Amino acid sequence: MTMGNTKPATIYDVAARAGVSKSLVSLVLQRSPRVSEQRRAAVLAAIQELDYRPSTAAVSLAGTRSRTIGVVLDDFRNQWFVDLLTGLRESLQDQGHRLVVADRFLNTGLDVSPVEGFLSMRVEGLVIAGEPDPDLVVPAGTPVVVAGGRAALPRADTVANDDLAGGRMAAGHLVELGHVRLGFVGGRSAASDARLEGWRAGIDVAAGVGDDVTGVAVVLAADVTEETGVSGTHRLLDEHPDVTAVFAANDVTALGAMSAIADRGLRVPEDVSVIGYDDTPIAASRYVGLTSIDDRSIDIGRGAGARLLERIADPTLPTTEVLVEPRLVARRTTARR
Amino acid sequence: MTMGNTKPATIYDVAARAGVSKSLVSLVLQRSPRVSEQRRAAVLAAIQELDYRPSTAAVSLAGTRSRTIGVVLDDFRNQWFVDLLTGLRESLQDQGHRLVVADRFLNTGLDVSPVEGFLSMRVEGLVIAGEPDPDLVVPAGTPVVVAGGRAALPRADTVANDDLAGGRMAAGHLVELGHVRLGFVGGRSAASDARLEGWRAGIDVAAGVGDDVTGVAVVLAADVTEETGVSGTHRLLDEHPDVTAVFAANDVTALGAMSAIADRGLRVPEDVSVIGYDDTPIAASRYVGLTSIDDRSIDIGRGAGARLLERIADPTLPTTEVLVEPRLVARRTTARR
DNA sequence: TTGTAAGCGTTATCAA
DNA sequence: TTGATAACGCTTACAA
Repeated sequence: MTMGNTKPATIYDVAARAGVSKSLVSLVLQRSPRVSEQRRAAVLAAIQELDYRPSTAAVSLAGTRSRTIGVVLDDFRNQWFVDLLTGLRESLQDQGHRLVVADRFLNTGLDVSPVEGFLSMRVEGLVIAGEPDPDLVVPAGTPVVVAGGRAALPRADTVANDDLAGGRMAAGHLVELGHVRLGFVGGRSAASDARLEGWRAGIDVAAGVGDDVTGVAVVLAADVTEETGVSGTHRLLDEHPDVTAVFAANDVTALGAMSAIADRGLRVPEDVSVIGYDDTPIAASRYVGLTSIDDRSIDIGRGAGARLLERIADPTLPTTEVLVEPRLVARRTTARR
Repeated sequence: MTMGNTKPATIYDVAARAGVSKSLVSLVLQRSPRVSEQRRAAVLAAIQELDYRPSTAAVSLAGTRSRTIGVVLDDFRNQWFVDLLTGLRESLQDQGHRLVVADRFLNTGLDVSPVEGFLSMRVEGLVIAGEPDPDLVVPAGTPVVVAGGRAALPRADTVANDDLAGGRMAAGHLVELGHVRLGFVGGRSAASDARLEGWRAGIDVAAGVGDDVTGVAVVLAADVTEETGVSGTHRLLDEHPDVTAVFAANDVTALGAMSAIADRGLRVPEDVSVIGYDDTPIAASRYVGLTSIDDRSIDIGRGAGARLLERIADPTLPTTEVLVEPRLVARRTTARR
C-alpha cells in the first residue's frame, strides 16, 4: 500500500491522481457536502493510495484557526493530571480540538516556557493545570483557564476543587466515627491552607452541635511531601498524644503520617485513623486502602474544557470561578473509635 | 510591554519596525553570525517591543526540517515514562529538538492514532515508549525507536531494560539472604515472561553452586496488576506454604503480594520477603519501602534519544537492540531468613 | 552584510 | 459543483 521512502504526498499529488483540482481535494478533506459522490470517491481513493496526510503546519498556516489547545501541567509526576486529561478530552477533543500536553520543563531551552511554545503554535486556548507559576505571563487575548489551583491568573477562568468543602468533609467523617481529638498535618501550599481552613470549620460545626470536638494542626514550612507527613505527624503525636485521627493535606503526606504512626508502634486504624486528600491511585490501591477526599479531577477537566470553549467563542466574557464539590471515599484507614 | 489584543506580530511587522528586510529578521532568528551588530540589536528590540514569536507552523512549512520528535506513551498512568522523558529530554531536547508527547488515546477521534497525528506534524522521528501496539504501522522512512518494550517493530531500533538480568538479580538477592524456597508471581506480558525466565536462570546458577534452592512460579492468565499479585500470591502460598520470598513481575503486583501476605496474617519481611520490579515512586516511598529492580528508565531514554538522532542522520543504519542493565534497590521488604 | 523573490502545503475567495 | 488564484508566515537561494 505505502512506499513511504520519499517525501510525503501533498494535496497536489492527490489532486493529480484523482484528476481534480486541489480545491476539490481540500473540500473533501473538510467534509464539505457540496461535492459530487463521484469526485469524492476518487479523491478518497487517491488519498488511500498515496497514504496522504494533510500537513498540520500548512493547515494551521492557511486556515483561520489552529484547532489546538495547549495544556500546561505542573509536573508529570503528579498523577492527578491523568483524570484531568480525561475530562479535557471529553469536552475539548470531542469538539474537534487537538490537545497538546507539556509539563513545566518539557521544552525549556528551546522555548523559554511551555507557554511560549504554545503561543508559537498559535493555540486557540490554554489550560493551566495546577497552581500557575507566579511569574507566568499570558498575553491578553489568549483564552486561558486554570484547572485546579487557587491562585488567580489575570483574565483567566478558574475551575477547581472546593478545598474548603473537602476539609469540612474530612472533619465530618472523623467526627461521625466518634473521634473527638483531631489532628491536621500540612505544609506550605495554598491547597493545604484551604483544606485546613475547611477542616477547622468542620470542627466548629460539630462543636456547635454540642460535640466535644477539638483539633490541633501542625503546618510545617515545607512542601507537602511524604517527609512532611512523617515529621509533622511525629510532632503532632509528641505534643498531643491523645489525637486519634489525622487529616493530611494530601495522599502522599498521609502516607508519611501512616509511616510515622507505624514508627511509634501504633496501628492504623485501630489506634489512629488517617485520611488523605486527592484520592490518588496509591490511596485506591488495595495494599494502602487510604480513606481520601476525591477532588474529582475528571469533572474539573470537563468543566475547564467547557469553559475554555465558551471563552474562545466569546473572549469578552467576565471571568468566573467555579468550585467542584469533592467526595469522600472511605477505605480502611479510618475507623470508629 | 505587550498589548496582545490583536493578531500576533509577524516577521513583516518586525522587519518594518526595525527598518530591515524580512530575510534579515530571519537571519537574526537563526542566530546567523553574518549580521551586523547594529541591525541585530534593532531587530531584537523590535521583537521585544512587538512581543513577536515565530509561528512554528510557518517555520516548519518553509524550513527543511520540523525539529520535532513525537513520543508515544502507552498510558499516562504508567509512571515509568516520567524518567524516560527525562532521558529523552537530555539527548533530544538539548540537541535542539522539540518533544511532543501523546498517550495512545490522546487525540483519537481527530487522528486515527497518535502516530497519525505525529506524521501529520511531519515529525523527524518517533519514540514508541513501552510495548508497541501489535497493529501499529509506521511508514518506512520514518525513523523510529522503541524504548522499553520487547516486541520488535519493523525497521525500528530498540532500547530496553534487560529483564532477564533483572530476574537473575532478584533471585540472586534472595538467595544471598538465605532463602531457599522462592516464589514468582506474574501475568500475561512479555516483560513478566522475561523476568520469570531470568529468575529461573538465577535459581539454576545458585543450585549449580551447590545451594539447595528451588523456585515455584504462578503465572496467571491476566494482566500484571495489583489484583493479579493478590490472587497469585494466595495461590502460591496455598500450594507452597514453605515459600519465604516472593518475586513479583512488577511493583504494583508486589503491592498485591504484600496485601495477600497481610491477609494471611504473615509479616513482610519477617515471614515472607517481597521484591518487585520497576522501582516506581510507590516502591521508593517510605511507607512502602519495597525492594525493587530499577529498570533505569532515564538511561533507556538517553539511549533511545541518542539512537534516534543517529538514525535520523543516517536512515540506512542497520537496526540495533540495546539492553540496559538494571539495578537492584534493596529496601525494607526483603530480609535475611 | 543586506535585500529580492520564489517557494512550502494548505485554506479561502471568487468566478465559472 | 468545480477550478483559479491569492493569501498564510516563514526559509532559502540568489543578487546586490
